[in-house]
Amino acid sequence: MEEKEISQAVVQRLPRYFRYLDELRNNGVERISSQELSELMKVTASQIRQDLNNFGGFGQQGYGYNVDFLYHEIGKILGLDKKHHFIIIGAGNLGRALGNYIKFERRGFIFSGIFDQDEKLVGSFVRGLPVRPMEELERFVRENDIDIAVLTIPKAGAAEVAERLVGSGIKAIWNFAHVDLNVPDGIQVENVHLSDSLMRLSYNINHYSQEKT
Amino acid sequence: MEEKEISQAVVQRLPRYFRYLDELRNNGVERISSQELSELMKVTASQIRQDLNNFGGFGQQGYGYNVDFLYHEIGKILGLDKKHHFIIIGAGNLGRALGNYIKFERRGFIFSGIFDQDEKLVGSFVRGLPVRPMEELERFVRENDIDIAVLTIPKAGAAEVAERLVGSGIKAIWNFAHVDLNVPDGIQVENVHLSDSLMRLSYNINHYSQEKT
DNA sequence: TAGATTGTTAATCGATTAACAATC
DNA sequence: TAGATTGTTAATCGATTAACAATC
Repeated sequence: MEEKEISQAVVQRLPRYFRYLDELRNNGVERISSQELSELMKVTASQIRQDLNNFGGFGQQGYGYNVDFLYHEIGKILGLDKKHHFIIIGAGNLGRALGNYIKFERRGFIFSGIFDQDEKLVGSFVRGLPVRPMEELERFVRENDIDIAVLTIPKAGAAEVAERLVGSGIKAIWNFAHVDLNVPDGIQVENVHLSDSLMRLSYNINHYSQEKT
Repeated sequence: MEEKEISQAVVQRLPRYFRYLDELRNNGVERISSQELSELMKVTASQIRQDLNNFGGFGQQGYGYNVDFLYHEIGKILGLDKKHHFIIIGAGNLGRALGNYIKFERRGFIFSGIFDQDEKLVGSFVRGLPVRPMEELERFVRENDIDIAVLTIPKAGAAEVAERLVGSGIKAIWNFAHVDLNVPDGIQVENVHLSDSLMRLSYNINHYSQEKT
């Protein structure tokens, strides 16, 4: 499918370029050089040019890059020109918060369903959608062309649910459970381990903070 | 303050070691070799030994590592033996979800306050704590020895709030706003850009998913 | 055209892996 | 002691930065 393997270090940075270009564009900036963008983003101009040239020559010598054009190109590279349907497994606080997050829709991510094993939650609504019982999971995924499952359940149940999702043909899992999932090749997993993130913050506080006098 | 600069690549991995050691320990495993751990975590044994030796010799030749001892040592390195008080700025869905997240307490992160600029939210409660108006921010941070501010507000207000936090002597910001913050050296920032994460997932779906036949 | 800035090759830097002597 | 496995040095690999020819 792909001509060249792009390193995940580059993929990691793409959304950040997208974010800055969106901002520039909203501010009516028409063109930008790698030098100017590098100052804004605090990275090297070299890195910007290298990163972009993984996907093609989007700039023009002597001119720089057209902001709007580059914005749309990166959007396409990220697959944001396509719609992605997602469901949320786990209607707890975090699951409901993500379901209510309307900004995802603007990037083509469509909130299509939410599930929970707790009978007391089943039937309640999150942004207009009913919380469904876990028994309906496989069928729902198949019949509604779901691409992404958002896992906001305790780690104990995560492995089993992941397996069921893979069995129903899900393409990707956005994993908020505090455990690493084991899925077959070709199924994409993106982890958001919040407590790992908080621990890193703790490390940096304890090792790099200026002591107050 | 520090003897040696530890690369952020290593810091990034520390919480994951901590997570696996916790698991092993809960399963009653007493000792483990870098080889065994490497198979479990799917990294090289070399990397594990290199990473750990940044902080000292925790193992013993011919034996391996004592799980419980290593767990506690990494905990100390991460600063989890100390208490950290945090406040949440932004009592929307995400802010409230994080406030209700009791697991953080187990690692020494104490939910100490929550703020919002919306008058309608002020006075409502999140896990027993009242939502406070933004005017009280600086004073509260100073008087309650707050280390960490969790930013769950729209990007428009983020820069201003960050500045106020820095002015009140906050040590660290856990940033969920979709914008990069500009803070002085010595103030730690850990970003959780959820939409960036979702876009990476989208990229990988579109570039690496097995096509279904 | 001359000046600016890209696209791309080459050089450097840092992180990962391999290897092995030290040692429990 | 012999076997196992660490701690650590050396080799490799990949990512970042610098440099510059191509070209708008």
